Amino acid sequence: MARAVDRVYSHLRDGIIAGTYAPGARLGEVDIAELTETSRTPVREALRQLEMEGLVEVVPHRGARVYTWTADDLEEIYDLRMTLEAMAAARAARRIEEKDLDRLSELCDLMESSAAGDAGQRLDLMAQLNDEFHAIVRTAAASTRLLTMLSAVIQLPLVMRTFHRYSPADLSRSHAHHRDLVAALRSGDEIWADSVMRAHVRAAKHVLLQSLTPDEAKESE
Amino acid sequence: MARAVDRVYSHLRDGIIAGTYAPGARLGEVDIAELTETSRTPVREALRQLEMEGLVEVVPHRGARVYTWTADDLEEIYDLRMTLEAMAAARAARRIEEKDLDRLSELCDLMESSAAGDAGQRLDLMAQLNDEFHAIVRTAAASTRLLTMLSAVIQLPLVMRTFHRYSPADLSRSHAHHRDLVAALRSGDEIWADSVMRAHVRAAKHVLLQSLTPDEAKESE
DNA sequence: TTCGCTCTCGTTGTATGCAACACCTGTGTT
DNA sequence: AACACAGGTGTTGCATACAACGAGAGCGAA
Repeated sequence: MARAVDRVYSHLRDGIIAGTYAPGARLGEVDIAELTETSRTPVREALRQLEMEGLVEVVPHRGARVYTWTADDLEEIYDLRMTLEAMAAARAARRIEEKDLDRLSELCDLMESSAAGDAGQRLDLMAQLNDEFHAIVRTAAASTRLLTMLSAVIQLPLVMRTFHRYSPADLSRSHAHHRDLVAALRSGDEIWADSVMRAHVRAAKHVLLQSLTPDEAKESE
Repeated sequence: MARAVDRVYSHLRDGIIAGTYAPGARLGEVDIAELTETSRTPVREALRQLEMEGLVEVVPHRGARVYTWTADDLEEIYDLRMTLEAMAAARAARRIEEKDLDRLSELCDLMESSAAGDAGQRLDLMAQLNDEFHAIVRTAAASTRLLTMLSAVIQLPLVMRTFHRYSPADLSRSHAHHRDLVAALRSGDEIWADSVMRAHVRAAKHVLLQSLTPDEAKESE
């Protein structure tokens, strides 16, 4: 993390996910350069990278803004995510190692036990555990390109804090999916893993859609 | 194309696909800047963009090289390509318009008639027609993200000039797939389109694998 | 001879200066 | 009063200067 580009990149990415930089917010190069105590050069490079990942939108000569998702984007992204995560799960079923499987089980335990109270902090913890869970699966797929592509479609759930929209029923269903997935991976059954993951992502999509307020939904115009 | 970044980007991309910049070739920033009559700044931006698309590999403090594919990459890429192109075809089946379908039929005619002689130029023409055919399908899918992702996995076939490896039998099978796909799209049957495209890409993968000389194959190390 | 160290050179990474473009404001005209 | 045009201002796009890191050559010691 010695390089200035990486510092700026992390600053912006974290800021966007945390909501510090709200959707539509202007990202002036000089402002960010001052905030991160660098110059415009690394800022420009970070912005272009974020553009590729779909978090930022930059119009020539008019600068960069935080990307604002539309309802169509949401459909598109969840379709892609379902396909790609399922593919990753299938690949992982053939390659994942014992210790990763153990960690996945452990994460299931942790998530289920932390679901008891539903205070905001507990959800944050669960979101974090959930991220680790899925990161392990994606990494076990052992495909750099697939990983890159996935990173472009998992930004939206992060930004939208989808986990905070889960009802207790949604959560327990999600936990069941996780258990299923571990079983599928442990058995090395690609098709099982693929199917479970498809169901898991598709369910997530519906939770998000149902939780959208009319106000948020109309962003599709 | 007024912007310097775009000029540099096109120069490099064209050069890599044409083989002017061979796999593994070093891409010094100053050299390219002089060749394209710009400065290092736009060159750096273009290089980073090409890195994201998988055509270039850049190691911090050590510069950029043209990416060299391995056999594993090939597997990975064709898997991804099959999945993504199939998804695009399925989406296209619901959205494609009459005039695009007509153009697709026309392209089928052109490709089949130009297959008669198999001189190198004919293959170039066919490759071009084939590109247009698939570009229409991908565009009809109407998903910017999907398009972006696809662009990352269709570079390899371009660089490897896969079309030049097709035997007459391979070509006629490919033409049959194209006809099938048009029929599937015209009928609006997503699953049919999806299946045909999967078969088409999978067949392409095997043509490429079989045509690889031991020398090329050992790039996997 | 071979291993290891150092110094130099070339390259990339960062900062800054200059040019070009876009937006906004103010003034003039209809 | 409303529109059009011109100028100003602030931003991005590009060029260049400086700093920092890595690779390789050359020298010395084991």
